[in-house]
Amino acid sequence: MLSASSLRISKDEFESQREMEGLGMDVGDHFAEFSEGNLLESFIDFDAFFVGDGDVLPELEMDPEILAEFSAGETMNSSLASLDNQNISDKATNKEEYENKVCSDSGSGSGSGISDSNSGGGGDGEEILKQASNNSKAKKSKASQGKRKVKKVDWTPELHRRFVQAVEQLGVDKAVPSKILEIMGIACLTRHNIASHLQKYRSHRKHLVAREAEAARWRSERRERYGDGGGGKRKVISPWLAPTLGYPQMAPPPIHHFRPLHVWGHPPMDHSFIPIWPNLPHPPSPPPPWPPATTTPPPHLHPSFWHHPKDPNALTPATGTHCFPQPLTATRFGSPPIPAGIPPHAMFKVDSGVSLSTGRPPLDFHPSKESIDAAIEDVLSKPWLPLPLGLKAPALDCVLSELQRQGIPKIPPSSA
DNA sequence: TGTATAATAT
DNA sequence: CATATTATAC
Repeated sequence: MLSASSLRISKDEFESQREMEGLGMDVGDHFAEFSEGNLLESFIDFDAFFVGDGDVLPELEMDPEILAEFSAGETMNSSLASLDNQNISDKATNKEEYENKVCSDSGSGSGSGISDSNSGGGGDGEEILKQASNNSKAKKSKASQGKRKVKKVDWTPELHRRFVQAVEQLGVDKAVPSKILEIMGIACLTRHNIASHLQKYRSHRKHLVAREAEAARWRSERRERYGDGGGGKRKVISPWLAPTLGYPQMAPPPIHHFRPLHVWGHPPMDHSFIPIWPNLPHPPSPPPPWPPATTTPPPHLHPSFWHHPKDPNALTPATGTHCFPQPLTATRFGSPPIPAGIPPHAMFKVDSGVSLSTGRPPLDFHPSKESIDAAIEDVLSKPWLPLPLGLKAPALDCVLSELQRQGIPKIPPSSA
C-alpha cells in the first residue's frame, strides 16, 4: 500500500477522472479466495488519495429540501462553483470532512453552509462539506413542464468513501441503508439515497467478483496446462495452440501483472505510480510473430485513415496511447482454453469507456491507457470469446495494437 | 429492504 | 443516441 502522504492528484486529473467514480473501497479482504495472481492484488489504498491533502473538495448535492425552495438555484450554484474552485486552488493543508449539519441547515439560500472544521485527527479527520447543485443547469425545459427538478445526490469521492467505510464497518452483508446512513451521519442524505447507492455498489461489486473469479479460473487452468512459467514444464499442448504463431515459445501474456480494471467504488489511479505500459519503441524487440506478414490492412483501417499523416504520434503518452490500427482479422488472443459452460455466442465487449459502435474516425481520439488496458484484460481473460468484428472504433484498434505490441499471440481462426 | 424501472444527465 | 447514474415505484 502506498502511503497517504506521498499521494496526490491534481485537480485536473481528478476532475477528468471523477466520472469514473473512484474511491477507496478496500476490497482486498473480500477477495482472499482469489489471492493468487489476483487482479485485485494491486489495489492501492485509495483512501490515501483523499485523506492526504484537501486537494479536492467534492461537491455534495444540495439538500433536497433546500433545493426545493429554490425555483431556480442557478445563482447560488454559480457562486458555489466559483467558491469551490477557490478552495481547490488554495486548499489549506488541513483535512477536510463533510459536515452533516450543513446539509440539514435550514439557513435559506445562499448560505447553504460551507463550514470548516479542522483537527489533527487521523483517518476520519475533518472535512468540509460543501453543497452545490450538480444539475446546475437545471433544465428549465423540464422544470417548465411543471415537474419539479429532481434532486440528485452527487456521490462525490469523499461521500462515497464514507459510504464504503460505513458498509465495511457494518459488514457487507449486514449493511442496510438505514444503518449505513446512521454511520455516515450525513443528514442531507435519505435512506433512499443510500439504498440506491448501495444497489449500485452491490451490483458493481458482484460483477467484479464474477469477473475476477472467471479470470482466476482461467489463470489456474492455463498454468495447469502450460506450467507456471518459471518451471517451464509444458504440458499438453492443446490443438488451440498454433505452432505457426509460436505461442509456446513466447512469453506468456503478462496477465499476472495486469492491474485491475477500474472498479466502481475505487478512485482513479495515479499513473505515475502505476506504469503499465512503458513507452517502448514500437514495435518492441524481438517483434512478435504477429500479425502474419500476409495481412494487409484495408484502406479504411490503415493508420493514415485514423491519424493525421502529419502527426502520426499525435497521441500524448501521458494521456493516451498510440493507436496503430490493425486489420480486424484477429478474433481471439492469448492461450485458448475453452471453459465449459461458456456460451459460444457470448460476445466480448470492449469496455473502453467509449462507444465502439460509432466507428467514427476521430483524429483526436485519445483512449486512455486505463481504458485500453482494461479492454485488453478483458480479451485475455476471455480468449475464447471472439472480438466483435463489426466494431472498428479506434479504441478497438488500439486494443489490437497493444495486444500485438505486447507480443500476445492471436488465435488463428482455424483453431476455432 | 431489495429490486426493477423510470427519469435524467453526460 | 447510448450509456451511466440516481430517483422512485413496487
